[in-house]
Amino acid sequence: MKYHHGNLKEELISSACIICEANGHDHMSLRSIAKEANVSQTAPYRHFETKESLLAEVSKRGFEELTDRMKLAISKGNIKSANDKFLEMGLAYLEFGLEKRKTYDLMHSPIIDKVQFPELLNAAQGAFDELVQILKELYPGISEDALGKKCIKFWAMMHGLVGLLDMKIDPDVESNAGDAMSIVKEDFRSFLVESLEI
Amino acid sequence: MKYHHGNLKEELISSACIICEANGHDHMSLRSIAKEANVSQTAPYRHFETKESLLAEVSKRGFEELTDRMKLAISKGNIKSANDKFLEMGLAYLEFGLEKRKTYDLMHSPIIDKVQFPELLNAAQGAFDELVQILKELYPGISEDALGKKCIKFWAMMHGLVGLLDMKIDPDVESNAGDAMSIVKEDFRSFLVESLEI
DNA sequence: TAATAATGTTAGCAGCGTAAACATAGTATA
DNA sequence: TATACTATGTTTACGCTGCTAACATTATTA
Repeated sequence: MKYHHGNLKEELISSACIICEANGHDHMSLRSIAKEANVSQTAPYRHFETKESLLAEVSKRGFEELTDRMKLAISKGNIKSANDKFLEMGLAYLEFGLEKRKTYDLMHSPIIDKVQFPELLNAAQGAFDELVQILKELYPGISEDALGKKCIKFWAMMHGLVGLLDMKIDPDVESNAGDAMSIVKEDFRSFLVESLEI
Repeated sequence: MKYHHGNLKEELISSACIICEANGHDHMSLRSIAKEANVSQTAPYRHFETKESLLAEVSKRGFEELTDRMKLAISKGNIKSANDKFLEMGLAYLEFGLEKRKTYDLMHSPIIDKVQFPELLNAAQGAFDELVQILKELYPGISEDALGKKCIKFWAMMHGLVGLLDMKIDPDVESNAGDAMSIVKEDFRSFLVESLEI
């Protein structure tokens, strides 16, 4: 057993990502992560000032994956129109939110002050920019002001949807949205189509 | 100093509501609340099985206040049309979300399993029902299925908006939304009007 | 090769949620 | 009214947490 781990920072982060998605960020302790890496309880502090900064890293990776998924969704060969791109992107967003629900929660949790972590802010901005880009395509010649409003509107809808689909406030709504991902997808498609007034 | 407090449960709850809105639910400890009520650290356990159940009560009161505000918004004397009612209700929702942001976060936090607290679930349902009611008025003769989708859509939009307006992901968007409540209100009104396709 | 920086460990603090055992007071019943 | 019971408080203690300080080891650089 060598004294220096060699790749501790990376291992801590990926461990944190896994535990976070498995247990939720509020049931994740630095100590347990350190233990899993066969390292002392305080070793993480050589790489992260606080627990929050490790969580910020996890959150950042979440936004990066989300951005990747959104990019991938609109780059499929068979997709041509801006409408289709928008729909696919929306689906990718929803899929990410539901598949990685606990990570998604962390990404939007107020316990991390994004202003304190510029790289995290940047990653979040990256995902947002994807939406901006596609909406520009969808509404060519749109004014900056109107574009801003449309962005808020659709981002809010998608973000709100992810939240609602898990909250299951209304039993009827729940059965509408369904629990199987395929049903959710179908509903989301028609939901977006209606919102686009296509 | 008498042994029995007399009104401890109520005092704990209202204390919790205040601390939760001031510090956020993740920076709220049972012990500090007990201390504030001049009572031993474990006294709260005579009234709440766990910390979570106290937070559930705080959350429930949040939903009750939200419901009250929504009801109040549509019962103003000068408001007649379903359109206006819907707009006022949306504004009331947004106002609540921004004014009581930390409580709003708790209400939507995954740390509380609503299924375990039927009264909380009920309170949340109450707020949702207000939206259902107004949308029924807005779209008379609408099918149950279409109504369900509209409910999801608008609830998601409002919920997502509250989140976005605080996240401030995009500097431009932020300046669009504004920081002064009055600007937010004006933007939200036009935002909803556009969404309603009025 | 020697100084320095990076990265580990050990020990320990104060705060947390919560359980168990016990104390006191209010209430119902004989 | 005396007595049992229940509700509501306290004390003590356990294990876990984030984090700090002091020290040890290894890697890097002058």
